Parts: sequence; structure tokens; C-alpha cells
Amino acid sequence: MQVEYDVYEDKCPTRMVLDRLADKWSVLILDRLDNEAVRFNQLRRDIKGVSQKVLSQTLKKLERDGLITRTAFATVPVTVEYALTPLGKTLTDCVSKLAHWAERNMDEVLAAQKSYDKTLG
Amino acid sequence: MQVEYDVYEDKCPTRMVLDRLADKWSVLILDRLDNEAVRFNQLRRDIKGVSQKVLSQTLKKLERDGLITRTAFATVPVTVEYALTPLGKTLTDCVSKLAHWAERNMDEVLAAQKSYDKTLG
DNA sequence: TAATCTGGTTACCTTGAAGTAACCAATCTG
DNA sequence: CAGATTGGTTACTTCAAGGTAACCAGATTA
Repeated sequence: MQVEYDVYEDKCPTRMVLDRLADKWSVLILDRLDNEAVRFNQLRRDIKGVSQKVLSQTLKKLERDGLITRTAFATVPVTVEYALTPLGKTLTDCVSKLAHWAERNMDEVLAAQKSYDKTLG
Repeated sequence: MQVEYDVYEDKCPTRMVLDRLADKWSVLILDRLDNEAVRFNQLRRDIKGVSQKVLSQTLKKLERDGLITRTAFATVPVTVEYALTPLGKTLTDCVSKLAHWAERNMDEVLAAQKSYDKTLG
């Protein structure tokens, strides 16, 4: 029996999930992990501007949510790989659509902003 | 000629678009506006927990981005309707998938969190 | 020996986002 | 007259997310 939740309802569990996604770093990390496992410092280099601290925190949250896995290899120096879980993979399908919507449409968005700002000036 | 942007690049315009979306209120508002125009106080009532100030701010940003329109009717008291633009409509198709992914999968996410927390305790 | 790589943690500080609450004008209702 | 409706704005405050920088161990490299 499926319990029904109201997305618009305060403190509904769905909101908690949305809150988790509602930050650019999660979206960028998930998008980057699409198709391949990536190591910590590689993510750090690829996702320009993320600090080590925030990357570490965000990865932990994503792991806690069951969206990614963290695998440490006893190499020297240690190697840590992050990869999508099957659950995470279903999410990135939505997420990457979002990222690529942004790529396709940002020109139109930027134009809208310019025009909006002009009518105020 | 399409200019190429790197989503992972700092200060890339696509990030600005993602930043705009990267908040739960935008997502919830866009999802609520799917299929019908909605008035200000109706949104306020439906999206539980949003303050008048933040709703107003968020609607302005969405309007600035060309994602929704604001239409005022000279009734008494004044009626203001918010609706998706065609651009906004293409976005909500992604966004609603995200919201409904959350609805479908939050049980699994919640279970993952519980299990993660247990291994630490 | 000093630096660099790995993948982090910790302390500190700043800043911006969001919440609270009051206020606005105009009009209808009781 | 008091109160409620419409759709906001403004001032103040608080709180948490994020940035900066230092530090960690262990091993390789120059």
C-alpha cells in the first residue's frame, strides 16, 4: 500500500529529497559521475570552484542518500572512487536533462533577463 | 554558430541557470504552475511554508528569467496571475520529472539514510 | 631534506538567504 | 467603524551554508 504524500506540504519527505538536490554541487557531481566512476581529486579538478570541504560534505550526503558509492583502494597513496548506484543512475537521468536544458536554453534566459532589466531602467 | 560552454567551468552561464533552479521554492512553484495559471495567494496557500517575501522574490526571479509571466487584472481587489511561458513549460517537463522521481524514490532514500546512520552508530 | 601526491578533517569567519513581523492602499463586508 | 481581502514592500534578525586556510599520515620524487 503506497502512502500518498503532498509535495507542497511542509516537512513532507519528498521535500527532504528535493532539498538534498537543491544545490548546484550535487547536480554537477551527479552529472559528472554519469557514465564513469571518478576519484576525489579528479572531481575537485573538474568541478571548478568547489572547495575540498564542500566536495567532501556533498559526497557524504549523496552517499548517505544511497545515490553514490564510495570505494577506497589500498594503493599508495590511497585511491577513492565515487560511482553512481542504480538509484543514483535513475536520478541522473532527470538531472542531466536539467543540466542540458540549461545548456540549450541559457541564451534565451540571458536575453529574457536583459530585457527584463531594461524595462526597469 | 553555437558557442560551447563547460558546465563544470566556474562562472559559466549554465551555472547561473542551474543556480536559479537550485532552490526548492523554484522547483515547487514551477511544478505548481504546470497545467494552470495560479494567483499569488493561492500559491502561498498551496506551497506550505513559503513566506510572502520569499514567494514574491522567487516569482520575480522566475519572471526575470523568462520562465513565468505575471499578469495583473484591474479587479477589486487586484488579481495577479502567474503562468508558465513556453520556455518555462519546457523546463517544467524536466522539473516535474525530478519532483516525481523524489515522490517515487524517497522511501528508498530514507532507507539508505537509516542504514548509513546505523553503520556509524 | 623539502616538496608533492593521495583524501580528507578541523577551526574560524563571512555572507547571503530566509524567516518574522509590520506596514501599505484600496475596497467590500458585517 | 473594525476587519478581511487583494498583492505586495521594507526593516531587522538569525542561522546555516560555504569559503579560507591549516593540518594530518604515509610514501614517492627531486
